[in-house]
Amino acid sequence: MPVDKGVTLDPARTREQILLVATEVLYEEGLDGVGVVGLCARAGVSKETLYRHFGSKEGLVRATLQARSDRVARWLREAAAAAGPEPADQLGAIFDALAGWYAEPGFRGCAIVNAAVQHHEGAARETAARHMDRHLELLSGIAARAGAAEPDVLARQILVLMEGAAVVADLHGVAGTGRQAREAALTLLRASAAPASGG
Amino acid sequence: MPVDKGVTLDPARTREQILLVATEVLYEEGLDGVGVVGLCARAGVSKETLYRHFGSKEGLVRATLQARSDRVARWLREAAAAAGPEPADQLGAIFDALAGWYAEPGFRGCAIVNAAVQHHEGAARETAARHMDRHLELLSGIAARAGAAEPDVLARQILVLMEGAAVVADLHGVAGTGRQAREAALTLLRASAAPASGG
DNA sequence: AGGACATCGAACCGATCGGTACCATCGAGG
DNA sequence: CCTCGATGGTACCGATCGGTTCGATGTCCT
Repeated sequence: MPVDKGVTLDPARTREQILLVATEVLYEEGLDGVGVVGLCARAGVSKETLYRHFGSKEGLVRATLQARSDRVARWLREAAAAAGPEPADQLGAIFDALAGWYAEPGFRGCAIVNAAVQHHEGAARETAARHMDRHLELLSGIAARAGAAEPDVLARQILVLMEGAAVVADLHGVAGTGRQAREAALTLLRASAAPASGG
Repeated sequence: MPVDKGVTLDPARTREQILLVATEVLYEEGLDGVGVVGLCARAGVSKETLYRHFGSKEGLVRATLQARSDRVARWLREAAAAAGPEPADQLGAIFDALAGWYAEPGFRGCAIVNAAVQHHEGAARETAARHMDRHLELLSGIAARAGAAEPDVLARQILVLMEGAAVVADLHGVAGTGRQAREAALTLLRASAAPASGG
C-alpha cells in the first residue's frame, strides 16, 4: 500500500530517518557493501523516496559523511571544553572520549577515513581532508595555549596519533590503544614546551 | 589467438605477472574498484588463466596482500639494520623510509590497511593484524635496546604513529607528515628512557 | 472539496559483477 | 612426432548494481 493509513506525512523526518539508517549501515557494511535496495529496506522507504531526497547513492553518502563530520567535531570540541582550562586536561579528555569510542561494540575505525579509503575519487576524500582540518584547528589551539614552540606541528603530530589510534584499535585490537595514544599525546605536549632534554 | 607465437610457456612466470599487476591495480583502484575482467586486461591474461592460478578474486587478493606484507616487513627490517646499532638511528631510518614512500607519486596509504577497511570480513583483516604484529616485533626490539621501561607499550605507540602518518599523508597532504611523525617517534623514544620530567 | 505533494511497491532498464565452459592454438617434453 | 598442459578469446550464466518510471493511495494545505 502506497501510504499507510494514519501515518503523518513529514518529508524532513523521512529524510532524517534515511540519513540515520544510512549512517549506520554504510559504516557497518562499507560504502560498496550495501546496495540502494538494501539501504531502502533497512530504512523502510522506497527507492523513489530515497532518490527524491538525495538524488543518488553518492549524494546520500555525501550527506551522511558531512553530518558525521559535524557531529564528531562538535563532540570533541565539547569534550575538550568540559575538561577545564588546562591544555593537558583538554587533550587528555579528547583521547578519553576517543578511547571510549574505540571500545564501543561495532567500532570499525573512523567512518570518514574509511569512506575516503574506499572511494579514492569523489567527495569522500574532500570531506576527510576538511574533517582533519577541523581536528587541527582544535588541537593547535590547545597546543598554543600549552606554550608549544610550534603549535601547528604539534597539532599535526597529535592528529597522526588520533588517526593511527583509530586504525590500530580497529585492526589490531582495542586493548590499551586509546590509553597508550593518550599518554603519547601528553608526552608530546610536555616535550614541546621543554624541548631539548637529552641527546 | 590462444597462444602467441614465440612466447615461452612458463606458468610460474605467468602467476608472478598476474600478482605484480594485481598488486598495483588493486592498490590504485581499490579492491572493489576493478573487476576480474579489468585485472585480466591489465595483466594480459585470460580469465581462465587467472582463475587457474588463484581460484577466485578473493584468492588473488589474499595472495597480493600476503606478498606485500612480506615485502614491507623485510623493507623496514633492512632499513633499520642498515642504520647501525643505535636504536634512535634505527627508528629514524624506519621513518625516513616511510616518509620517502609517502612522497612517492601514487601513494594511497597502506595497501593492507586499506584492504582491511574495504572488506570488513575476510582474510584482509587477518592479514592486517599479522602485518602489525610484524611491525611491533621490529619496534619493540628497538624500544628494548633503547632501554624503554615498557618496550611493548612504546612499540605500540610508535605503531600508532606509523599507521596514522600513512593515513594523514594520504588524506591530508604529504607535506611534512613523515618528518613530523619521525620527530614524534624519537621524542617518545627519548621520553621512555627518562620518564617523569614535569608533573 | 480539491489539487499538490509524499509515499510505496513493483516493474523495468542497461551495465557490470564473479565465475564457468568450450575450443583453437601454441610450446614443451617424452 | 605426438601427446599434454598452458593459454587467449569468446560466449555465456545468474545475480546484482544504480537508477527510472508508473500507478495506486494516502496526507497536507488552501
